[in-house]
Amino acid sequence: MEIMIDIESSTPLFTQLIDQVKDAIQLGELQPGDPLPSIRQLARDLDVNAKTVAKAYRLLERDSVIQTKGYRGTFVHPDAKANCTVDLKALAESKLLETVVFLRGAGVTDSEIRIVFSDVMQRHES
Amino acid sequence: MEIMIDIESSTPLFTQLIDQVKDAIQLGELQPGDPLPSIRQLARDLDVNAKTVAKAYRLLERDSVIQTKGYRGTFVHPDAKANCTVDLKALAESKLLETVVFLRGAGVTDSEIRIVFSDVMQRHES
DNA sequence: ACATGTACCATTACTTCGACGGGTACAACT
DNA sequence: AGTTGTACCCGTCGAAGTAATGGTACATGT
Repeated sequence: MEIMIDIESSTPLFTQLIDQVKDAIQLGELQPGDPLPSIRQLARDLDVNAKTVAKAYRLLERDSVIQTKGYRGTFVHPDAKANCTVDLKALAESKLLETVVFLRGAGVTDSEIRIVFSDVMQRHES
Repeated sequence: MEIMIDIESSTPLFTQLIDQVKDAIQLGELQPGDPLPSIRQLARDLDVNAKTVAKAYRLLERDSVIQTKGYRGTFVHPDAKANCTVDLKALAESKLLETVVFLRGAGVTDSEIRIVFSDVMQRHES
């Protein structure tokens, strides 16, 4: 498979990686069980830091799109295709938008919403 | 009434103003119907920009703590005392926390939550 | 004339925060 | 020895957001 990265893009590198892998799976270029390049290998090929690739892989595994088998490498998840369409992002967007609209309606300023949001994310660390 | 500003403080000037007015009301130094100094007047006294005072007054009026009567000046709201305790910030915090906890439970990363949040605030401008 | 609140244009300096990279280390396996 | 995924700390760098300031203008009143 071929993965291309746009350094100039404003979208984070790890997000681009995630999208590329998902696209490849949905296009059939990657089949369940297929091996993925190792973190370090892919990092070298794309000339990015291994940490960035690791982050993308970690998130992909969380969504059950890929599977890491420790020292044996990383592979496409058996149910990858189905799990690709599960869009946590869309869920997050609708929920957040709902909350933001409600707060705005209550008269809360965007500035205040941002401040309180940062506060919540920082103080209530998971 | 006496309002004092601490230039050295890290808390924003307009926030200090808001807090001072609310405190004065809750202490009874300011009674409902009492007139407040005009924006320009208070700005001169405290040696700050009029816009800063205007911002504080705007937020105080949004919370129904004060009332502006156009050219006639600004006065303490009839229900000021009750509305001082109404905390929009607390409402925002509980609502946002609720949403964040839900999303985290669904498996969404803090990083993703932040990204989507910024997206929502930027794209759905009020 | 002079004051009121409000609205718009704008810039400057500051802070906060996230993405990314560099390095290093570990245990497990070929 | 070499590679796998994973974990940690710390630094840098750039973007985004914010506070505060300045000026000007308006309609509406005293």
